[in-house]
Amino acid sequence: MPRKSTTVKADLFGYLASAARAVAHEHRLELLEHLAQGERSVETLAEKCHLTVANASQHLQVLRKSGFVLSRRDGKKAIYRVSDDSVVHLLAALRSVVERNIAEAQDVVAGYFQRRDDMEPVSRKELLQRLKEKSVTLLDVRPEDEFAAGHLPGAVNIPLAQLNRKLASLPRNREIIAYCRGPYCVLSVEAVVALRQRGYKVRRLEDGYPEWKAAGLAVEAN
Amino acid sequence: MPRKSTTVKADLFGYLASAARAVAHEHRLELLEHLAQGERSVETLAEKCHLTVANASQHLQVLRKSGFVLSRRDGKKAIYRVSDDSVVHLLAALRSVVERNIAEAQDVVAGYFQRRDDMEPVSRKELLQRLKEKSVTLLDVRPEDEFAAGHLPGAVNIPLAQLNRKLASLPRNREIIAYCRGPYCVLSVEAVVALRQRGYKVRRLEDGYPEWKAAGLAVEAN
DNA sequence: CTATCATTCAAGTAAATCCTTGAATGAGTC
DNA sequence: GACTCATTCAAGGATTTACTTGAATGATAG
Repeated sequence: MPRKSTTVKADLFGYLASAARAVAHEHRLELLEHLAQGERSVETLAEKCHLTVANASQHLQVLRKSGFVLSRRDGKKAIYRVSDDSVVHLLAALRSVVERNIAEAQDVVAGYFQRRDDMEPVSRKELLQRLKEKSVTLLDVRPEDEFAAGHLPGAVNIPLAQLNRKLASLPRNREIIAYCRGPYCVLSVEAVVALRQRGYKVRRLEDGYPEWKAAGLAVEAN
Repeated sequence: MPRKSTTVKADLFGYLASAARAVAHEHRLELLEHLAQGERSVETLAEKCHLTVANASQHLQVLRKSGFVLSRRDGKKAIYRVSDDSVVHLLAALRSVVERNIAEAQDVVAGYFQRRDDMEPVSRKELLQRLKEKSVTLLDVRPEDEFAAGHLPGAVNIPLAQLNRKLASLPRNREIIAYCRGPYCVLSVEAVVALRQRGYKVRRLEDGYPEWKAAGLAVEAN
């Protein structure tokens, strides 16, 4: 939190800088990615991000003070959630700056996402169209709890870890579109690679559940 | 710049965090606001932001390493510019998070921009419409050098400091729409207040030149 | 009301960031 | 080549940030 200055502009820039500082840390970005899937307790987040509970709690408080997340109490648990879709949009804008202007990051993206998963990723728009004509099977490869908290309409959930065991429910002839937590999440990439080796026709959604939801598109939960 | 880690995701989050760190400082935000008006030398930027030249140079290098700005050499001057429209979009996304989720910032915005300038700000869309029907005079109150580097089509330039002296060129009966560097720039607010006191009919564009340009709308330079 | 569990707080150390100062570099000019 | 100007670099001290540890708080269950 910036201290108040004498001019409006300096004050507002202070808030902007403070907000930027909040996302200027790997762990907090990862916390936000997980929170963007749905609300979570401190302990769960700490586990998913491989942090100590105290450390996660402190990072979450930084995010809260800067307006990125809100918390409520549920029994003895503190449940955090992202405040707003504007948070997801900010992260997208940040990715855009990085992908357009940092050569090394372009190399990483090209080297991993494009090489491992060598194909045109599916845009939200294209997916919407394909869903409308019911010409694809939509596959959510995130863990069950994240799927339960919200997913794309009509998606089948097979967490990546269970993919080999649950192939039966996937069609051989129809195109499959896999998605996960977001553009930098590797779950769907791994799923595409694994399924292609077995002869399935699969592509990957270019971003994930949070971006779909933040774009105002319909979601389901159960 | 983050060091390379073992996983793709950690690498990419490292770049994102690094980019966020770059905008996580008041001075760098102010430098970017000025650069968004057009390219500038280090010395000019240092002056406009009230920084020492060495300090400005260091901040500019942080911005460059993170992909926000590019520089070229012109004689003995180093000229910096923003890399990309994605930079302007990121700043807009940051404002959106702050304005939606930080109560104190809302108070500052409400207390200053809405109270001093008590009216509906004009959106880009509305302005486009009004320009089309030629029903408004468009007033750019930024300094001359910024106007020269680029401005909205058909705008008249009267820098705020010269407003009292150059009233002659402004119409009494027609609505005037004033704009400046961006949504947090106070020049156009001051202009609106001053002109209204003299009986002019004035409103303010809700954002500024950089946002107009980044939205892909036509601009002029001279 | 005591025990337990989840979270937060507080203190301390290690590391990163910021600004200043003065010197070094690079590109023109005389 | 010597001189000037604009920018960058390098070193130092002050401040801020991050993570760990262990203790404190709040809420529930017995």
